Amino acid sequence: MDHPVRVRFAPSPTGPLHIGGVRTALFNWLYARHTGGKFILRIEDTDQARYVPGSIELITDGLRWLGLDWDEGPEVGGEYGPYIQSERTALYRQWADWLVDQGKAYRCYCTSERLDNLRKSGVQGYDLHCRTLSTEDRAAHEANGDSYVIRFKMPLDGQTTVHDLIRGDITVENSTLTDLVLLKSDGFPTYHLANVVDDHFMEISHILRAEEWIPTAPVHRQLYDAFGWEMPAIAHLPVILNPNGRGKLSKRTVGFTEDGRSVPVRLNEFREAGYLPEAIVNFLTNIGWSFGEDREVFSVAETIERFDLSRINPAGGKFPLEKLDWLNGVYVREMATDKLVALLGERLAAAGYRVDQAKLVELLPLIRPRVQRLDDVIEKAGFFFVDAVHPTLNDLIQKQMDAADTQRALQEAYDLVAGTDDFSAEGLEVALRTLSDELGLKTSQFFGLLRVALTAQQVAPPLFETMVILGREACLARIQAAQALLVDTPV
RNA sequence: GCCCCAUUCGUCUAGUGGCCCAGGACGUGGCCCUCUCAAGGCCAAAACAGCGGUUCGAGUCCGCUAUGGGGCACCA
Repeated sequence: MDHPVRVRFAPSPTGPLHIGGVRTALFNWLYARHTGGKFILRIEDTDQARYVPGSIELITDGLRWLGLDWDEGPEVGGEYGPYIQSERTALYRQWADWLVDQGKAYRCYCTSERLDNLRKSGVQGYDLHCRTLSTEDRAAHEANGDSYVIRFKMPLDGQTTVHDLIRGDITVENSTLTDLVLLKSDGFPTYHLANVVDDHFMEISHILRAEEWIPTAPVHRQLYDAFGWEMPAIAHLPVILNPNGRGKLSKRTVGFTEDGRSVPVRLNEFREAGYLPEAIVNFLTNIGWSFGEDREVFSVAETIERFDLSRINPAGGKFPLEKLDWLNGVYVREMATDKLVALLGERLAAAGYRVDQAKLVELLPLIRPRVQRLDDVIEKAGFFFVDAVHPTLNDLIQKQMDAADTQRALQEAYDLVAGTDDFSAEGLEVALRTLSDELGLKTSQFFGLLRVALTAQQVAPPLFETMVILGREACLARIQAAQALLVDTPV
């Protein structure tokens, strides 16, 4: 039992990685890195019907983006390859045939129509029809060239127990197990066969997979026993549930929170929404596992040092999206300036803004605590990178003010901004506060109308710093534009 | 329907029989700061699903019930 640790993540190439799969990959990776073992990526593409071209690239790109590197697998190779199941079909066939030769499996000639009818009549599993075929009937089918599948002979009585590293023993009555298909009529293996054969020949030491696989664990135990192979240690990770409490998130295309907000499910959706890989990793680590010491925020290095199976919580949980938002904000606040500038610059550029890098560096302190997801930069700083803004009259005119008051205040502000010698945040603040008093306005009114004039937003970063970064000319132009708006619009 | 897994604040979790009239975090509410919004600081409300056992003692062990989830394919 003291094999070197070799764990694997074995997704099917049916599209982009979903967040549940990412969490499974992450835990496997953490376990490998913690133990100094190997993390293997294996592609389980045995269902030709569900194969989506390009999926493998999507999966590898996603893992790399998160920083989950694999020691063996597609693109990196390894001694146990190939790591794509469709390239290993001869192996599966060989071992399926071996089981038939040993009398532990059999050819089943049942048509899909017969199987459908069986299911419709309420039969669970397979009715063992071909298990008990006479030698003559079998020969007849062969002579006829009938297509067949290979089914496993499940024990009819007794019990099967599998030890789960985080749940303890799981025991089922063998009578509830069925003669599952190992090799399909198209010559491809089913998940069960391919998985067991590969885990054995790739010398996988620990299987860490999602909870939804628990029912197949006893089935796989039987398969290992039939082959006479040692079964890897196994642990089933809790599933991540949809926040609205209906079903697991992993399988859904869209999840929803209680207030109806849609929850991203695929990894690329998180990426597009402006979540950082570091935040996603930290976040996912906190679902079903906890760092301890009452800590919620920790680095990957710290996690690797501490990660172990004994701290895994067996209960499934809902996806706490709000916590991800918060955590992403934490990482945004801690990120190195040049890196953050690059990321935010990309977002702005993608949204069509002409980004001035130097200006972005300058204004970063203003928006950093206000950005949670990278996309927020557009709302917080977009107005810095346009030639003109377009406030509405309604936003411009503050509470308890009319157009004439507003016009006068703007004119005074214009004169001040145009004439002041001290165009610094401190200087502007002192001068504008004084002016606000002289005009008999509350600062919330005066600063509010200036904010709208300069940014076309009611909510924006601090006013005076904003003015400095905007520059005197831009400020004057925008104040003038606001004045023009007041004149041009009939009251 | 059958089988399996789980069950601590709204949510993610700590808790491995006495340190728990249950700790942290997100979220929520209040206060402070304040030119708006954040960030930050302080404070507050908020949970051991229920019932039986075992034990001197149970959130922690056992059973039943309830609830949630998963699985019952020539899909993984």
